[in-house]
Amino acid sequence: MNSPSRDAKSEFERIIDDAILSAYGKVDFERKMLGDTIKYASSEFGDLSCSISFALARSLRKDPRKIAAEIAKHAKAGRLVAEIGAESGYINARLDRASYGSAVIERIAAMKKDYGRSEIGKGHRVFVESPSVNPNKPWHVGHLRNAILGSVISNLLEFCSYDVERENYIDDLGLQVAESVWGYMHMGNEPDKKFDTWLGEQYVMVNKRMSEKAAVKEEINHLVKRMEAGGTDEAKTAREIAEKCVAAQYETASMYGICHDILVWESDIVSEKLLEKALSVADKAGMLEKPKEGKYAGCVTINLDKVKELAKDFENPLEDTKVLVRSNGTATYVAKDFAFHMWKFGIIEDTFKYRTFIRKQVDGGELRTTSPSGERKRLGPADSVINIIDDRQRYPQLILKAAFKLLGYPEISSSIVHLSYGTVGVSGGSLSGRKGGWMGEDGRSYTADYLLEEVSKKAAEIVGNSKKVTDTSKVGEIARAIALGAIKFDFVSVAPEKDMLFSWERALKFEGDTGPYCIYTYARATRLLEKAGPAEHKLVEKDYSALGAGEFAVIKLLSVADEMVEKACRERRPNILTDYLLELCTAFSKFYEAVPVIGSGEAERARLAVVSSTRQTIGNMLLLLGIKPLERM
RNA sequence: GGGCCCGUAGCUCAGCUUGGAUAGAGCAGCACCCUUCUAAGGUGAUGGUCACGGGUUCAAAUCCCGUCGGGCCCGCCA
Repeated sequence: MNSPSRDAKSEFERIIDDAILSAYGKVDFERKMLGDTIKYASSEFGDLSCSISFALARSLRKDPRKIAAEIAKHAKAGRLVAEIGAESGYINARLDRASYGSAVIERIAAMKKDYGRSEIGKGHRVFVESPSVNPNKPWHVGHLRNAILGSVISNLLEFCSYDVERENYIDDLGLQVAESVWGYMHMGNEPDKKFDTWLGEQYVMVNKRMSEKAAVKEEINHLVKRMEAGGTDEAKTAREIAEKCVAAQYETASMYGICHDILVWESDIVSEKLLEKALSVADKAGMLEKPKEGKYAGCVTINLDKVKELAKDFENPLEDTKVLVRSNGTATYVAKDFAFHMWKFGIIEDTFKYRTFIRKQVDGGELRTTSPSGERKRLGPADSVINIIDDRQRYPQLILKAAFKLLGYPEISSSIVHLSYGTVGVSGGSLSGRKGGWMGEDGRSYTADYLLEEVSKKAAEIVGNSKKVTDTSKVGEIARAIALGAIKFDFVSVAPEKDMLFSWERALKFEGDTGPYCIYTYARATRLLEKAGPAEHKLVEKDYSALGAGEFAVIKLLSVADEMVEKACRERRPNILTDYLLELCTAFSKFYEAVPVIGSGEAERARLAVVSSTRQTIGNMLLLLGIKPLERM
């Protein structure tokens, strides 16, 4: 079934094209341009508007207002597009409410859960990497922004028929983890709280001690080497601790309804010798330099001078040489990431062993992990990857793309997408893991756990007072869902590139442009349909001639759901979805408040169909955002 | 030295990629609307030099150049 919205736009385009022909004969203008000049108009002017007259003004040597009027005069109404007029240079059209309305509602009734879906990603495999938090601390609100973005982007991609692998990279060999492991082995403290939180607090203490005592620093540096060597006791202990920490982090993820498909551990990358394989591939391609003298003597490097055209960042950097392998033989972060991406794109064969990490996540899916022992399986290759990493890593991500260009894979280079997002700050400080900024003060921390706890508490107060929630045993569950809706919606609704300042006032807001408002709208629609009776809203009405302006405003918005989904997916801006959802909810609320539905006589059945379609669409959009629609609140 | 992101109402933010009609929401504040489908809502009024200066265009918040503010990046750290 075709989209009425797209049908209407192309019908309008055809009508205007014909009208131009009959008014002026053959006119020299770009046919493609016509479609671009057609937009949805604010309803005082009509439903659709076209600004082609301005473009034609030059070649026709006429006033655009005159042109618009002449085109409108020659235009013949179609099946969906009726009433064509002209005003101040624009050609405006009204849609035929009955035929457009029935087309939209029938489509939603037929597609149900699939309404809004798109096929643009069919046959395309994409890896989404997120949130890749170090396994030595709990998720804080900054990590949460990443995890939520990753989750919504993945949902969007799936809804657009992409084959999505949700991947979480775990760097268990870094200095950070080593510090935590050192603390675990030497500080003699017993975990007395959730393991990730406890470990994160250890880390802060160890870091302080390390900066005070050189001997500690040395021990930790030694520990890093022992961990990287693999097979050592230290390596085993480190992995055990890190796994325990990741398991704790996934308790958080699970509460937030955030799920992944695969964990990839740095220590497994090392033991599978991905780096050596990658360097050998790179060496064969002739992209590596091995200076014998000078500043980089004994290193393996690449030269960014050759990829200047890739980004302005490379034009005049302080240094155009990038080290992959240090003179002491260890690899840099960029080298590791390069190797990892060769694996993602299948340049290096997948020799990882996999086992189950979590049997069943909240979405029902299994979370697997790379592991020293387990089953072989091929995950790749990816057609493209989306790395959700904050803006500060823009430069290394560019180097990664540059490396593939140098390797001779320009198409891979352009298939690596860095979805860069702004940092989350807290007033008067940063969320530094090292210094413990995430721990907050006065008992209020910035962990994702604490955030959810606090927001749930406030939600529970409100739900507890709700006359609509009569089953008190459900209060906790409903409050939790509302809290999640509030938090997720808030994070997603800010454009990714913007920095955010976390504030409790903002986090605890349930009114206005918020997730709870959207859930509330859904609940209202649900109850209305319940009261109307079980059979009523299942009917698709044949006659929509009774639709008023309020209902039709809703229908117009309903009709563009798939276009909004596609746009949000293509541009990787999930806030397009929250904007759309708010607009839809607002239009519905206005309609809901303005006219009665039940007992409205002639109009009742058509209005119920609008309510039912809206409920379905709001529900679909909420699920895409990872928010649970509630029947009651 | 070079690069990136941000600057829109008192506050928090959409809109900018693809230029179009009087620049949109929410919050705060003001005035209203619950014996009537959930008031977490709706209505009305108020609130803007779209940081600033140029340019392109019939048309600029949107594109280009420059300036000023704020944040970030350019390591044999991770």
